[in-house]
Amino acid sequence: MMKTSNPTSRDIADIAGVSQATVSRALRNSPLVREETRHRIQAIARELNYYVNRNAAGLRTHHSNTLALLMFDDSEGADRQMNLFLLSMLDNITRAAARFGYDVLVSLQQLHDDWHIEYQASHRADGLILLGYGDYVEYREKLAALADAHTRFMIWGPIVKDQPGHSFGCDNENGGYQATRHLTDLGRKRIAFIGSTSRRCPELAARHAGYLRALADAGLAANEKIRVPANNSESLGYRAAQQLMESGEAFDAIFAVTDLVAIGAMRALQEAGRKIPDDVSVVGFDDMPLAAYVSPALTTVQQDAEIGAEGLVRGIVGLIEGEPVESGLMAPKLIVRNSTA
Amino acid sequence: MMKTSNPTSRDIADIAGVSQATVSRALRNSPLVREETRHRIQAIARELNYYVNRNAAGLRTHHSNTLALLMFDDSEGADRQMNLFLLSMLDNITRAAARFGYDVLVSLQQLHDDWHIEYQASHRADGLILLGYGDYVEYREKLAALADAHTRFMIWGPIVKDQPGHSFGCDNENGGYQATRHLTDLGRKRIAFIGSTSRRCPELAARHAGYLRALADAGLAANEKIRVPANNSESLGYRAAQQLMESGEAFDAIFAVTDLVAIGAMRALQEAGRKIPDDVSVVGFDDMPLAAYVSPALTTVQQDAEIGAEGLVRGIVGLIEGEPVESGLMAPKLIVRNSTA
DNA sequence: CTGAAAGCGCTTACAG
DNA sequence: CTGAAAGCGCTTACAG
Repeated sequence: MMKTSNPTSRDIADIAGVSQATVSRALRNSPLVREETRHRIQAIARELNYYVNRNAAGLRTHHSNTLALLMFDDSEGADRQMNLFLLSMLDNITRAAARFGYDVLVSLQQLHDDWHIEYQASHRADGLILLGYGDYVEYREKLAALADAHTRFMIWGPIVKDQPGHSFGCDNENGGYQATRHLTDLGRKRIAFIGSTSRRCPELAARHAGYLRALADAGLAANEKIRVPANNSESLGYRAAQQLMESGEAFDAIFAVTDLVAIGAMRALQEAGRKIPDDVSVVGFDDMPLAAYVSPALTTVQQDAEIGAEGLVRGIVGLIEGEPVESGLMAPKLIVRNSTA
Repeated sequence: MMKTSNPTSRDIADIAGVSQATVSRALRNSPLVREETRHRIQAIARELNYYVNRNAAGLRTHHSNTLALLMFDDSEGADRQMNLFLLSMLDNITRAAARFGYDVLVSLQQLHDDWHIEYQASHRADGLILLGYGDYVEYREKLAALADAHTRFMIWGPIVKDQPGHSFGCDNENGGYQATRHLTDLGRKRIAFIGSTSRRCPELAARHAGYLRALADAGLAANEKIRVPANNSESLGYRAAQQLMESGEAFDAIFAVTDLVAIGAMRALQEAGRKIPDDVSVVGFDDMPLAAYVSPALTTVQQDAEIGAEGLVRGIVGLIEGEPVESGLMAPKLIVRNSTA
């Protein structure tokens, strides 16, 4: 007489000749249960391929041991490449969460969407991680609503004054500084900046701020004529570099706000016969896989996704477990390659 | 007197002056509830920010409305790039699952691991999707164990005879054929093959089989001297192309088993002064983002992650809902760029 | 060290 | 169209 449905703790109790409560304790390794009993129960559970019903356990304990990862991605088409870093974050977040004993539920959304933030309210997750590039300032209300609902969440991004919740991110200002400082150390004097500096993209604006600080440190004046805005795409980088050349303004280096922009700019420079790095040194930002393979290989600023993921997961687990949590930043790292050699 | 904890269906019932059962029905849009009552209850739920406790609902219904995505990735270091396609699959699987009303739980594993396949037994997921490259033949026992436990799962990959469970994948043989046929159509006669043909990599072996069929169709004999094995990495592609040149054997085209291998091979060819595509035409496989940006841009075979994801999700949802499900294959698509122009 | 009992918050036959 | 009731499978105070 075989049971076809999954075994329950009661089935195990019957076989072991103990109460269901004792089975529950034994499976959770409670020291209250005599060691021999515990081992016997665990052996039976293994043999029956028993696994605790997470719905039942979660209903009792109000814990799901699950994190919800909300990925915001507003990019489209060719710009989809930008996802690479975020996808690498996902990978590392999942691994870090596993170390802390949490599963990860993934949800892809757009910032202007409704956000599906009921994960915690519906007890599907114990906390949220918000991952994406973009301007949370515009979405402060939504963050505030999250906080009002006592939702635990960590935001990937900069530390923004008065922003509800906790965050962990990359020190983009420092990264912009390192990139530009590398160029001034090489003796470059006319360093162009290609990229958006809008406050809608706080990450990118911070990179520009670092650029300005490095120029100042080197005693160089920022020249607005060699700053060209560009959003994160290869084609916009290409166009921006063309504009730069057409302007007639001299420049001997470019700091591009992302690798994609840098790669587009390099293509324009090479088509125009400018030698990289001899005539123009180029630095990007991101260290996407592509960066090492373009020719010349691109010097860039790397954000370590493993450290970023660890920071976010440690933060949200701390919030869940009621420990004090501080927002944090990690330092990015300059990777020197041939585009500035 | 405010309640601080989350509202329950009973709270709503009290406010609405109905029974808790009626609340439950109204929230599930049951036609049994009078329309006016339904609207009133739903309005209260919205106002209270009420969301059904998924643990409680799942405990009752035995459905989690969640899919577990097990990603197997044994690659490391520089080869991590190979993940791009799999990560793109993840992205598309999540979107497809959302369309079907399912959440996605992500778990990263290694094939030689223990696999954490208790997702269904623990009622955390209603079914699994297994995603990765690699040889499931070696893991047939694990698949059989899954099937024995009545676990519902879909495997990303080829249709393998006698393999337990259902699968959906790319027709790699067809892709290898298209790539090679493109080269023979261009009049190339000495088409080298770079890549593993081991049965440990059934996907890659199928590409080689397609290569052989296209040669046969063109009346060309396969020349073993211009077949060089290489696993999926840029550096191995580089070395393989060097070997090919050192062999002294003539060749006017290369079909590389993946884009990474092709890109490495192109680097070796260019360093040796061979012109692409004039001296040697090169075709890859994958259409990784990189492929469009290397120079010359790489002709390659594209697997559409959106179609793949849809196939997997449709399959697993069918299995969950007890519908008949067949394994399937999707046709890849040749993308012609300058490396064969 | 163990058991009997309550209860987590739903869904759904059953009865009206 | 609605309600009273049972029960999904756990965890954990309480009592011994």
